[in-house]
Amino acid sequence: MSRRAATAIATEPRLVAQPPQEGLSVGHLMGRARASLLASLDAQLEPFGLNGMQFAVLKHLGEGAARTAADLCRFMHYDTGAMTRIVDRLEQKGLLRRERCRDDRRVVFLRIAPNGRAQLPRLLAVAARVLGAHLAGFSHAEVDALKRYLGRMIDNGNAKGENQQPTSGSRL
Amino acid sequence: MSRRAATAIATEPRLVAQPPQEGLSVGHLMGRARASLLASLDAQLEPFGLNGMQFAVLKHLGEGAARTAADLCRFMHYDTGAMTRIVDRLEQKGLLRRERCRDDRRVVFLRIAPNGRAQLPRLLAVAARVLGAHLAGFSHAEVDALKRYLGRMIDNGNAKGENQQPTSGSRL
DNA sequence: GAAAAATAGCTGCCGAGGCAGTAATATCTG
DNA sequence: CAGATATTACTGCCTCGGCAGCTATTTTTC
Repeated sequence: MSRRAATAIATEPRLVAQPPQEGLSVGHLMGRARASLLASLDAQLEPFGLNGMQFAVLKHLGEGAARTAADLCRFMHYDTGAMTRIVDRLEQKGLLRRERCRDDRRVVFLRIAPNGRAQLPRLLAVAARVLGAHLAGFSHAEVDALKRYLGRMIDNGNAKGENQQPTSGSRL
Repeated sequence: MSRRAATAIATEPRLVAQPPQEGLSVGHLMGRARASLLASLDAQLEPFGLNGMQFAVLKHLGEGAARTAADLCRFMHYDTGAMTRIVDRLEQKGLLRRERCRDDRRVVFLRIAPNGRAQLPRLLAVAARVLGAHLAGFSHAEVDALKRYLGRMIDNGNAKGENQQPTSGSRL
């Protein structure tokens, strides 16, 4: 009594329906590639008790690319509220310290703690491995081309998209 | 921590010896490009009372690319719980209807409603415009190259990343 | 110098996605 | 056929990012 009609349709993996136009497949592919990268990074960072964002913050602080939460938010295009919470976590873990600036009492400097600095090389190696795995088979020129394409899309979005924000043009 | 890492890394074409400033910039750029695309799409779709995901579901149903929620989830790599909620919204708006399958009573077919089908051309035009704006200045070959790069990254992630899932390889 | 605007950091709230667990149904296995 | 397994859809729960609002402080403007 089990009709196969429905299941045949349901399990048919080939739904060849991309003749008219690709639709948003570029966006779809970007989403999936990014998700895969992020999932791998989170999985590989899990033994260290960190996730991708926490690692990124630690990395920027360790490299001196940013000194405050506001710096990090501008640099990473990240929400300030979320950043506060990430810094909370990293401080709880003893990987960084908050230190109020004496010249401008609004500012809180973020200093990577010795503990964090000691772990940084390992974390960077993990991140490099994850990125390398996803870029396996890419030539240097191809990676470069990919970056330029993405950069152009971002610039296009900043220029034409109605996402007009006071975030001065392209930075990366 | 040098030899072991080095040999492990050496198994695949290596090129990650980038200066510290680069780091995960590919991931960063993908995140920003995707966010820009999504924000534009959401903004342009807002007058229709839809967001990007809702539109995507409607689009796939309208094109016959999927007939059930499970199909949509497989095709879009989306969570089933989230899909249920999106379908709820679209049904509330009268853009699609749920219809229980009689052959397999687990299945609920999703049928785009006349109202939804009528709006679809406009929605597709909006999406095409948003994508086109972000790809302004791209040649066809460049768009193609970008898609291939992203596809390769996804394949690499499925192959090597510890994200091993029964989601059969590349589909797009 | 005082009011106004800007900036830094923080908190509460909300929406959305991922995950686990559930009920109903279907399929596979012995 | 009976039990184990799988699948579909759905539901809470959790986490996280975005947003609005707040305080404290600094800078700008008049």
